[in-house]
Amino acid sequence: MKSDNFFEKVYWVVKQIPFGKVTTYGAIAKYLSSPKASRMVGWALNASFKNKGFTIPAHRVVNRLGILSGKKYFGNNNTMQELLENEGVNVKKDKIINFNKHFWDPNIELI
DNA sequence: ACATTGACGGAAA
DNA sequence: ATTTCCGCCAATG
Repeated sequence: MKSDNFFEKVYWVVKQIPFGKVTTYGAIAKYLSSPKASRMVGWALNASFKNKGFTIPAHRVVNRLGILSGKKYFGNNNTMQELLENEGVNVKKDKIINFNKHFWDPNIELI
């Protein structure tokens, strides 16, 4: 079953991120019991992007510094930032302001 | 089938 | 404190 795939789990978690909140690749990886597979998380998102029909809020996932590391994958170089600011998340120079305030940790919020 | 790469992150030097 | 290295797992060359 595909729902057991690493990717599927990633997609599921990302979909749980509430409006106006953000999380990190590492946090998701950790939640999936593979704390060191953070690279795979972003990679999974990239794969999901090709596959339209899978609309997941990938813009709510940033690296641990709150930097929009994957903004280039959103077509235009400022699409990701606009999406975030549209949700009340302030971004300055590709970095989220008050990152801690917007941070949503699946390890805590999800059981 | 083997090597390299990637939206990362933590440990080691 | 800063820089470098390694692991994670799947895909691509």
